Amino acid sequence: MTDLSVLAIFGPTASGKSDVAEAIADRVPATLVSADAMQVYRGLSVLTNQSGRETELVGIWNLDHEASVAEYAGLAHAAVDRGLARGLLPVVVGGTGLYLRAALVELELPPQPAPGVREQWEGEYDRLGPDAAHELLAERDPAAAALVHPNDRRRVVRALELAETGASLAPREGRLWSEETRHPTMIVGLELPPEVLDARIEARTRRMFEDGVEEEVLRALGGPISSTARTIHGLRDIAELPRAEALEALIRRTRRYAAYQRKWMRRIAGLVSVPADRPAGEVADEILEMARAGQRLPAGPAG
RNA sequence: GGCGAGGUAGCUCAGUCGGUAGAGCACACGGCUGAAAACCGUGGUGUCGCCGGUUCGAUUCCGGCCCUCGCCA
Repeated sequence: MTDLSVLAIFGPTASGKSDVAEAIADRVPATLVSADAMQVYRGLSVLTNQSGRETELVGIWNLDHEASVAEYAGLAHAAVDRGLARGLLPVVVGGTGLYLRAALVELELPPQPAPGVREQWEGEYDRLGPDAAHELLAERDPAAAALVHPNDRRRVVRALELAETGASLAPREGRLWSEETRHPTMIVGLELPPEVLDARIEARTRRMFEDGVEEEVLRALGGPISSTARTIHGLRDIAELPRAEALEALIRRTRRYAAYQRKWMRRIAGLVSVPADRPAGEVADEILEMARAGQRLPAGPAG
């Protein structure tokens, strides 16, 4: 037997995470939980690559909903615990590094800003300029100031709004991925040769257009849309560019995103790489074999 | 065939009154604690079309050639 109770599958976009997760669910009693900051939205299933299979935390919010890791984390913890209570293996399938982490550990995020406070500090930042705003932060919260670059408007503003309430952007202890997971967890990273991944991304993006992304995007843009949903790759390209250029732009964006996810793979403590350039069933078998062997790496700090 | 414009980084282009060159995008690497498909930082990757001439020195000036685009035949 093994002490493993949660399985997490990470990897770049188009690496076949969903297929592998579904193959695992075909083999053992499992519940699939998505860790993807964009698949949480309803109404762009083609553009955000939502699979047909029943997966928790996919399509849960309307496009006008402002997303936040903290809200996602609460829902993810509940979904994982619900699965465990029913005797199922929770399989957390992630594309978004921060969301995967949020699903697996306690984040202890500092509080949300009071209404209007963020806008006020954004105004201050713009009025003072990056350097003066950063100096102001250094006076109020030196530890936080040491962590953020003056040009990082988003984080300087966030640190200032927290300092005002007596909280701090600087973590009390530890850094990303250094804390224990909530449950014994095996984290698997799917690995593919770059050329194979590139080819898959291109093929999948072409298929999106055949599957009607353009109509889907126009429909989505017809209604209210939050600032977080607005950043979904391809939304603007498809709305503003001729088809051929939009296709090209979306392929390029998706490749860049895959590189960003590969960065996350390197940084996730205890992640076990598994070659994934083969049928999903084979990958699933290998992962389950590793899980049965109790080959779980500690969830502590990275080696 | 004639006239005109042009050939510089992976792409689009700037520049050097002669001292071997730099922006944006792309790419690579790093950071990230309630926006993460977001945000921020660092890095220039090059037969300056080819051959010759002038010169201490040519990507730059001169001559020839090749190629691309446009207009006219």
